[in-house]
Amino acid sequence: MYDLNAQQKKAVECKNDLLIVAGAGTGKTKTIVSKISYYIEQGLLLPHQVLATTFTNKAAQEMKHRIESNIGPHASLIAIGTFHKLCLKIVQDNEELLNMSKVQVLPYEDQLALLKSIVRHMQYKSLKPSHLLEVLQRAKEKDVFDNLTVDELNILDIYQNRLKSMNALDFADLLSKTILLWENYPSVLDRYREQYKLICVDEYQDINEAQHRWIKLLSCETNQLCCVGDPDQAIYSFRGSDIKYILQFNEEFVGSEKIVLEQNYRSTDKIISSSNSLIRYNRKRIEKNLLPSVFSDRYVDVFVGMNAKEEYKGICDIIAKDRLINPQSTIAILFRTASQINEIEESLISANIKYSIVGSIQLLDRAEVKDIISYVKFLANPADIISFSRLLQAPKRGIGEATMEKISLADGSTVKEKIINVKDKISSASYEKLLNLIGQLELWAESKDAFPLLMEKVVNESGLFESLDTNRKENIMRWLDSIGEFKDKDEYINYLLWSNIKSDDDNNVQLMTVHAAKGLEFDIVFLPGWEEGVFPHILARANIEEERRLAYVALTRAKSYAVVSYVQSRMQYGKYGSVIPSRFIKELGSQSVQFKSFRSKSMTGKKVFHDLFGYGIVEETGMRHAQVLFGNEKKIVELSSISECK
DNA sequence: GTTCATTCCGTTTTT
DNA sequence: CGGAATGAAC
Repeated sequence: MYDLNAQQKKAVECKNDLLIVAGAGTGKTKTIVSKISYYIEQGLLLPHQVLATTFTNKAAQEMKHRIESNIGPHASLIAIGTFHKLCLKIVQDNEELLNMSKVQVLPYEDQLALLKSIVRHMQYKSLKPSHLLEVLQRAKEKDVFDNLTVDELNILDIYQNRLKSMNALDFADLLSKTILLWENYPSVLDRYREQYKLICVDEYQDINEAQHRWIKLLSCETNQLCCVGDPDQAIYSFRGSDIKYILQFNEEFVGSEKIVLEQNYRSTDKIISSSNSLIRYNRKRIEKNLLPSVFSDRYVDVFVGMNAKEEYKGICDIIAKDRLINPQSTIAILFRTASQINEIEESLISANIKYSIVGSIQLLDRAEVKDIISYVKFLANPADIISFSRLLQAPKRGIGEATMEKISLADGSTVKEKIINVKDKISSASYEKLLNLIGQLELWAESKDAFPLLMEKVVNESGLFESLDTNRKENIMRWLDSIGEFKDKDEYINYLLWSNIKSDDDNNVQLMTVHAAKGLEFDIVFLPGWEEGVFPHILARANIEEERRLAYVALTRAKSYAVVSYVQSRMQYGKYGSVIPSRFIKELGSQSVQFKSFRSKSMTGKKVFHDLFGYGIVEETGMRHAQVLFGNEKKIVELSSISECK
């Protein structure tokens, strides 16, 4: 039966509500996939009676593929997706009841742009939009507005109204609208309850209040719930996720069972042993131990470098060496923060190592690409004033913020209507320019050209291309190349919304944040920047246990080799500052870890400093330790405990 | 109203 | 250091 171990098999066959506590690499996805496939193959359920939520769209895709390879093409009838995507479908199917039409989702950048324009106009200048957005989103997710200030409530009100006039929902609305629908229309809820006989929830440790309510509403006597998660991998509390839901599962769902998967099939014993050692430092946790199935002589390496340049070069050297021996191995470099990712690019380029950046960064985040995308969005939706205000500035047309603000405050649903209604309040020259532009946009919107060809025209005829420098022109060309496969603008917009950028080549070194690496695995994983303040991050002081879980997630991504590194001096804000190694390094234990230095030269004869013993001269250097003469006293100390002096 | 130069200021994670 | 806000000059 799908080649499962005893515990996994028990989970697959279980007919009650079930919580699977699945440690990293214990075959969590395999178990869900097997369970769904088993129910369908046994004729116990039809594909459309199964609903499965995943954490990312990528995970949904993967799950779909794997079920398909078990049961064949009718797997496509299973409802698999993120909460947000499933909710969007439900909202769209019930638009009349919710008093909406042609609903669209407002992506993050547009939410921010909208807030910015509200804040500026309302003279709440002291409030920072990005911070404000976070506060509002969190309040909406938790459905608790008590601790918002009067100003914030005021802004939220305007924000919601503006969303409504655009027929748009933000991410939090998707869930709350669905909950609203189910709570107000029990007959609708009953329909969903009857349809979905098996409900699977992946990454249950990272659900929030709204998602919890959603699950509670949908689950009932006549259907079966199967939740999978690992409390040690909860890393999204900043988004309102709460570990308490997984901890209380069995009390909450009466008659439910629990199965714990501890047998790890992913990583070597050395990686498992240091991961176990690390996570044991958390106090709030269910005792659980990963058991290795792969044994190896290769230790987890902890490297120290003098500075970031040496660290990144050291990483590149190791990669280059490995590429000669194992050209097929998958390699990732995982960072605590997204901004660290760009720092290593230079080293990778000069070492001639191909890489891909995974996440929302890259081409789509470049300003000029966002500009051209705002044209696409506006062509698809003439009421999209946010896209309009962006494309109005690309290229510059001599119409600025003041005019734009008047337009956005005017009556009318489409931008054209607004412009016509604001005619008297703006200069006649601006008015004429605006109408011309709208006219041109309408022509493009009605054009019968294929989408890529149309966009090429837009790029040229709008004057956008001409206004850019060479570098930016290249990015636009790359973007045009990338849209070749799309039939029309709607298909492309849909793609933008739901697909994480596919890494173009699995053989490239993958660069991403630890958060983005959740659920993935690689043969070799590099973890740079393990320093106090960076990882654990200085702003996460109050939540060290979550940072430690994050470190645990990072380490357990590695199959055969993990390299942790830190530096003695790191540049921040244009200045070098000295650095303390991350507490997580010593928490890896010493049993499965080797301490090394990126410095190729031996330290013999060098003057060094030790925290306890002070200054000394190195007499001999080993792999992990050095013999140092402190005054008259010879001591053996760990390489990581000494630093070289100039 | 727009553009360019100068000053200021902050450290995170994302469907 | 680098992005965002501010202010001065067309």
